[in-house]
Amino acid sequence: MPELPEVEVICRGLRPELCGRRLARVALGDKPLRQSSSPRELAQWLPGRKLERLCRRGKYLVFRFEGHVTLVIHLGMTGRLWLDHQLAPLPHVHAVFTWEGGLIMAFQDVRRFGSILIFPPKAPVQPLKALGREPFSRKTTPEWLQAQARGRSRPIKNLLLDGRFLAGLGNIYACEALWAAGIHPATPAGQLTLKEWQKLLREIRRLLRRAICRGGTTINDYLNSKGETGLFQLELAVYGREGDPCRRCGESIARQVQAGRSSFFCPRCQPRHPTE
DNA sequence: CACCCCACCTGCGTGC
DNA sequence: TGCACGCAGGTGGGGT
Repeated sequence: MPELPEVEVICRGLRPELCGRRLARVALGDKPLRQSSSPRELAQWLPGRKLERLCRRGKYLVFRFEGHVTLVIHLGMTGRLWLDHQLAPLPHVHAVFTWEGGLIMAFQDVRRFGSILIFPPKAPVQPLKALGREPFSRKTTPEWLQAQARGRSRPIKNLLLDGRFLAGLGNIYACEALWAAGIHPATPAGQLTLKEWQKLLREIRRLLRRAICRGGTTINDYLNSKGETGLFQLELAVYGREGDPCRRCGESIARQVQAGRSSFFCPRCQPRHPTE
């Protein structure tokens, strides 16, 4: 669910409330998350520390505390982070962070695919080390992307979903970006021309910026840190629109499964074997 | 190494 | 109404 824009919106909502504030305590629920530090580790490193910086990396939220302690939270498919001054009796709350002044951050996650990980000073922040480049980084250029894809036979859609290559894109925005760039999702990544990479990177950035402005995409579960939905679902061109008319040419949107995930595309606007 | 599949979970919509 | 099935925004371990 939460891809780069949704995580960015949550990050921007949390930052002004939490930066400079001290964390009082953390409580974990009984049911395990897919990946989580133990209650003991969290209790050892977090209580009493002031949050110095909060940022997003890919789909991860990175909380930097004083003393070089790092808390990493991933929301998986259905994770949410709420801020409130009291703990509402919500189902599926698996962690509660209480900050000084009584501010409460609840981690709610129906499917429990999320993760909460603590990294002591000097410990390598494992999940971030494996991440690829940020779409908005100046180091991410069409030339770099093409060089990374050189010789690769895997479909461009699958490569876009690979966080070790480009961080933050998920199924929705990968489909939308390929539609915007007019590239068939099954095109072997190594076959994209430099022109196509230029177009694709431009569209990825435009799409992500716009989605962030709209507060993200809410299909079923996504809510920001205040409990509000996003609006970008109203502007989706292909995702979830199988059989509906293409917003550009009217052709019926197609769906095809790639690497176990649905790809939505317009067969006319995104022809096979683009140029080449 | 490159790539794919599947498990990890719960809930919801659809069709019988 | 009830049930069985397919599907869902992510990740990473293991197999080919």
